[in-house]
Amino acid sequence: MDVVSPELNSLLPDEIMDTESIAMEEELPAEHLAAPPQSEPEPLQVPMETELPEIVSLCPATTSMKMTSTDAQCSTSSGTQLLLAPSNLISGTTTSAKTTGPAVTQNLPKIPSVTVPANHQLIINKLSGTPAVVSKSPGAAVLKPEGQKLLVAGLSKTGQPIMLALPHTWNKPATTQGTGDVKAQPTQIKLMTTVGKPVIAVSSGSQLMGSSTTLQAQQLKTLQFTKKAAVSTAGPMITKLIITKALNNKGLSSPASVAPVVTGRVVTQSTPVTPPRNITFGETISTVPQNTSGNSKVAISPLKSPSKLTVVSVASQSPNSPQKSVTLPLSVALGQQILTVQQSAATSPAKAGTSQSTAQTVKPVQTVGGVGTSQFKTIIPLTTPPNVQQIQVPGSRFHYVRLVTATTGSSTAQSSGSTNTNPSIHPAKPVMMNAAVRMSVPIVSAQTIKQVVPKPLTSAAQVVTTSQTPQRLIMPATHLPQIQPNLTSLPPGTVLAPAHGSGNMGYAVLPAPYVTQIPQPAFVTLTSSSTFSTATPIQTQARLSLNGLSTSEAASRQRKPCNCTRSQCLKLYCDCFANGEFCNNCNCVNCFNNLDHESERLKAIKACLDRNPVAFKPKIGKGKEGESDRRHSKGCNCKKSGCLKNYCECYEAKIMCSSMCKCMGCKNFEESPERKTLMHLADAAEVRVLQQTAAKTKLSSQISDLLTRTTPAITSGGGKLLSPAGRGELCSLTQAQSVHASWPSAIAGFLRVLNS
DNA sequence: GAGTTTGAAACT
DNA sequence: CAGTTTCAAACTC
Repeated sequence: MDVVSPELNSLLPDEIMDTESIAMEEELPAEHLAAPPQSEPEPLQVPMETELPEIVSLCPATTSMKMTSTDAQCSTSSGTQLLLAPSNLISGTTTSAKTTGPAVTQNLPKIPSVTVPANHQLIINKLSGTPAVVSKSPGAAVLKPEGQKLLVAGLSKTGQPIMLALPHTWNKPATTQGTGDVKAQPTQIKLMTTVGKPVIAVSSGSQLMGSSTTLQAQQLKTLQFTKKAAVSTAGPMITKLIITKALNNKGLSSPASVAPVVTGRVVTQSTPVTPPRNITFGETISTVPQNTSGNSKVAISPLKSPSKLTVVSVASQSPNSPQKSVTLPLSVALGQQILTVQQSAATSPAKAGTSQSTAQTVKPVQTVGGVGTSQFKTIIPLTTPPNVQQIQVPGSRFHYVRLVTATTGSSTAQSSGSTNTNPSIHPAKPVMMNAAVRMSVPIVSAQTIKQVVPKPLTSAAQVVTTSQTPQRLIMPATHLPQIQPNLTSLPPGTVLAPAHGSGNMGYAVLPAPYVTQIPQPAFVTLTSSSTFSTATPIQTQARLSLNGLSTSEAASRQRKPCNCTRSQCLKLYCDCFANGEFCNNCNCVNCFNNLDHESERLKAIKACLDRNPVAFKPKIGKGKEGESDRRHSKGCNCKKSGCLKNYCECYEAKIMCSSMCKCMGCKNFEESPERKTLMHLADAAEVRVLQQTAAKTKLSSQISDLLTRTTPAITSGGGKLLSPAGRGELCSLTQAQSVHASWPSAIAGFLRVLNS
């Protein structure tokens, strides 16, 4: 199954401008860039408050890029394409590009108007360590409205096109092309170079302000160059490109992190030779490393946008073949669906340094916010291993990884030899990439990918091997046919690996843990290569924690260890197994739920599926309109607990029992006084916990501060120099913790009273 | 921490 | 499908 249907692919522009030229511009002195190459009136920087939609074309007018007159997009040889469909909700986008005039480049003659609100700024950040977002080689970033979408296409040296698609709701200003107004509307694009990676940040509104502030604080260099491009149908367009270079990389992780959730899917594919790219759309900052030669397209649909998801096929294409993007209906309640498909060559070095910005190192997480809305399989790129894709299966909260064999189409992007000191952007060469993505299926939910400490793989089938960190899929491809038919029922994290020599046809089913067990470097690459900060604070926090901790640690902390003794952790009794995860840091005995017992595990999975085809599907389905509609798929069968204890799966899931349940003496219904009381107690306990946590944090900081100030004394005094106040807080904390610990028993006592 | 209770999963 | 057994988590002491 293809991620993007041919029809959808046809929608994508055939050509994408190469952004390398932009990169060159970055390095140029700011004043250098500031001067518009041409005598045309210098475009004004678009005020943030302006709502004029603008089309930004980074494609140099002089470039020889092939461009179809009808196709607004510029294609690059092997670029990454980023499609962004910003919504008003994307506060994080600071797209500054604004065109006050008919800002359509030659390449975008038919672009009617750009609906990008003036207050949105597109920020492209480049980390110094990594290839510039805009490479020196001729390249171009193009913001163009496609239909009602604004597409920003950029190519790095490696030829990764970047496209941004704006939501239909963004109406281009009347002043845009077609009007032929003498006054051209300048479009501004901020390219920020940070120490780490190239980043494209799209934020909107106030967040833009915040990001700007951050940048200023960081002593960003701002390079502005105005490019004048003749619009076939409209008057001259002036595009103003601002490239800012941050002296430090803090900007990336800066406050911008407040950015709103970006909904969309990201499909990235890197060519074998190209280094993994990092794409992050975060609430605060989105980064898209464009240096990678592979093609990557990212589609982000704004929350407020008409629930549309833009899916871009990564498939390589013949030079003339147009790249295609499709906008699909997407429910984005919470927002964010990210479809990421990345294919990187084994030789492509995983890029470290992703940790520079925590936001960027977020593990690729796919969250299908929508409840009951159409959902799609999420494909998460495995950075290092070529042809490895993680797939979110519909109805399954598990992650699947599929290895895809990329077609042999030449994808190497070539940087044009032309050197540009001129702000003008050079056209990128046509990209030839073969699409490796085949699956686009609605999914119920997505889960974050956990990384587990890799275990040595002994299986004969080694699917993926990367130069830096070999990744191996353990399952024999031959086992796949048995399970694959029921893909949706596969256990979480099942990995689909192509059989040797079978190209894309073979699949191996592996548990999610296999994915997570990919060596750390690979994980880093993965996260860095394509990360979207899906905007929810929780997710952001999760990412941060991941950054702070080893992935294995983070994963292990997310789940309670099992204590299985007799099931070998190969039955659904085991929560780890039931969740499609490998046991990690568990207390189980004789555990077979690991890579050392692949065959047994597979058999067990198959047996479970034989008994229950949906055994690995989440029991708690998502309701139509939020949690209130969540219900247990099977219902509980409680008899003695009154469905008010965690024995009850409904209660445990914090949902009410439904008609599906066959419970006796159920008290877990809306009007149940017992339930209400219990909920109140639980809420109170939760609040208490939060307060205590906050207090603990505060105390810790105080202690730390105190230690810092009293280091000498502490060294000699054995750390007993806490001030009375400090000791008092510690005492209070201890007491609070004690109280907290007593809550469960208190609630239990209350329940006993109720029951009596 | 040991023992009990509970209900889902597995089995017949 | 119903009844029974197994199992591990939840719970109690």
